[in-house]
Amino acid sequence: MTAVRRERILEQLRADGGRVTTARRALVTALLDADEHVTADDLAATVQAAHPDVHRSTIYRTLDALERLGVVEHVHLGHGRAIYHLSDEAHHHLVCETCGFVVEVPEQLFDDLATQVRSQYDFAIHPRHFAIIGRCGGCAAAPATASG
Amino acid sequence: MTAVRRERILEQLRADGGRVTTARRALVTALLDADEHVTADDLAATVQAAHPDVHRSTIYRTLDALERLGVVEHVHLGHGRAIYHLSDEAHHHLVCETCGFVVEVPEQLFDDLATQVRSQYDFAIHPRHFAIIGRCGGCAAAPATASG
DNA sequence: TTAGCTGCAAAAGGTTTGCAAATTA
DNA sequence: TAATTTGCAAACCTTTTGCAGCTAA
Repeated sequence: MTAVRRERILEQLRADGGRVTTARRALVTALLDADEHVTADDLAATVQAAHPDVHRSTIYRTLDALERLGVVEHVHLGHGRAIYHLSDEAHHHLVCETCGFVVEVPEQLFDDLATQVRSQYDFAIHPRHFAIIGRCGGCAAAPATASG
Repeated sequence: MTAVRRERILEQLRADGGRVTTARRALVTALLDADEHVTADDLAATVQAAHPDVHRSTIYRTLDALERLGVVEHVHLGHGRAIYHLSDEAHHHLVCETCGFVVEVPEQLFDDLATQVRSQYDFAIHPRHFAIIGRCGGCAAAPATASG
């Protein structure tokens, strides 16, 4: 079934006038196989395990192409680092500022907030693009250190 | 009145065992005079207008010291860029992904969300540290471009 | 006097870009 | 064939760091 999704994505690239190359095939495969929260670096490592010549810049350019097609999204978790995932796995990220643990929460949790913001501020939030920082239960007693 | 606030902040530095220097005085003044949403670069420019020798690294180190004292906070707006503001002006930031316009909203808007997240996920959100991305009313019709 | 700051230069970390060669459709 | 991608190297941007000299308390 992953194979079908993979072909569908590659076909989207072609339909957009793009080419399907070894590097792109490998990246799409890596995205489909990935756990959540993969960085560009993680993806590069996965791709390079099978295709050592694929350069990081190709990873970034392909991710950019896929993002323009709406296939993937990236989210900033802290500092400069971003994570990438398929758009259909959309959710929000809560990141513990102490231990870095990432909690995924459903989008609907933001529905009320989104409604209020839309009516009061004429602003349509799309809050997936940044993580929400806070403290997980386990760290609630410990002092904060890393945040970004 | 700004002068009083300035002295109070400088005194906090002293109380912490720190020194009050020309660079630090100038930076605190710049923070107090600043509009919202100043970057480290903006602050450096303001400080350097009066004190050309003050180096960017000093700006960062002083901002860091002030942040450890709880006097300022920084928020990530996109890409690597962060903005700084005084802690007592705490609020959330909605950033339009199309035009970059920043809307400030009160913290209380997040109260319900925070309550839900705490009870359902045992996670205490502190959502000021990242901006919320979306689309402002004016750009609602236009296609998205810049996001970060 | 001495702990704490400073400017400088250099590096780090993640991402982007110019280019000529290679490849896809 | 013509347009698109690629690898490489170098650049970019913001932030951090090591260090020796300077300075506030």
